[in-house]
Amino acid sequence: MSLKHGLLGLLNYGVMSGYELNKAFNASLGFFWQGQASQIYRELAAMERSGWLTSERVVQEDKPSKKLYALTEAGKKALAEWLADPDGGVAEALRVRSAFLMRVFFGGETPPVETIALIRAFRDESEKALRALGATSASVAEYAQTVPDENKIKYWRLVAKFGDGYYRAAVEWARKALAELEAKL
Amino acid sequence: MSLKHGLLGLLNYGVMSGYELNKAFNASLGFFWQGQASQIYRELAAMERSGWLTSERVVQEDKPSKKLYALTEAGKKALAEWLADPDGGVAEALRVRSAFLMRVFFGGETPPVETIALIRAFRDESEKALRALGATSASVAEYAQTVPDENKIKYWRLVAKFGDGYYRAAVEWARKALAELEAKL
DNA sequence: GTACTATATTCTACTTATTGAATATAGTAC
DNA sequence: GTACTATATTCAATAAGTAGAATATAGTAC
Repeated sequence: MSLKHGLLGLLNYGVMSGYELNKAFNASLGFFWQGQASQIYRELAAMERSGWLTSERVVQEDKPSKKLYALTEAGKKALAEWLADPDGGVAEALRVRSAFLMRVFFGGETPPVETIALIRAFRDESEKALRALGATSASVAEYAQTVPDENKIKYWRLVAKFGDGYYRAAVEWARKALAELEAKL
Repeated sequence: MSLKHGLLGLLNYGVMSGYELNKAFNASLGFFWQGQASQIYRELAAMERSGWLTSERVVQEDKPSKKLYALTEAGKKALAEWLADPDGGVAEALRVRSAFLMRVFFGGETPPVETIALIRAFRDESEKALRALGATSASVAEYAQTVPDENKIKYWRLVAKFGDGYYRAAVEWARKALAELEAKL
């Protein structure tokens, strides 16, 4: 489970509330890990019980009170151990889990137009995702100019490039698949 | 949840036991959906309770008895509805969930050699997956010659091509990432 | 004053997935 | 006869994720 480690990694940059963590998570790690806000709060509570975090209630004047979480030594150790794991979820990273591909697999059981419509929707979504990622990369590049911590940003860019390659492969696949299926209509 | 629909789709080709379904599932749908044998048995029991399947105990002479599952009318209807769903998990299909990418994201927190080792392992796994998929495609091509149900096989090939594109993108990304990181050592 | 948005957190119910052990029969290899 | 593999199914414990409601404060728009 990596939601906890993502949260540890973000808290390593500084103290944050659950609400802030949720936003930071979606903005940075959201491309390759998604979590409901409720799950993030739940994990934070569990990690505090495990002694990885401490929390401090902060009363605000113009907004509701918030709970700031901070890493403990045990939390830093847990993060360091996860970072040092030589396996690092490599095998799992190649696994695809896609109801969409399962649907395409059974395409022979439906009229071709239905599968074509589905792949068109997939192509459109892939193109949208590619454009959205371009916007994210642009904001990273902008951020890189103001806070030139090249050591961190280098890896952020690598992850964004993975997304770029993945979405491009998806778009290309969908276009070829459609060309093939539409030709036989 | 698509484990059930994958099982429905396979049972639509003919009656099978949980054991046979498990093997058939891994051999065909295994690329884009993975399930433990125990979960497959559990789903089958749940689907029988839902009235989608019936089961019949078959005593075998040289092997333990098995339970053959068959689609009911309600099961066929459930499969047809899933196949006809115009959404078909398209948005979900673009979602990436990867602890590996999260680890790369935080690469700046560790010595570069560790992240390099991790990406090398990823590259090796991706190349292995690409070769394994080539073997699968070859067996599909072979199968296509003996049972030329071109209508079904067309879609199987499409799914395999998606895997091919995905793994190629992964290998290419890893190679470029390594070239970049290794140059700065 | 009504609706809406943003901030901030908690909780419940449910579903889905992982892990591994337990149980049982029969054939093959050494 | 011992170990191993293949066939075949079941169960229990746990972990993780989904979905959405509930609660509360404060600012903005109309």
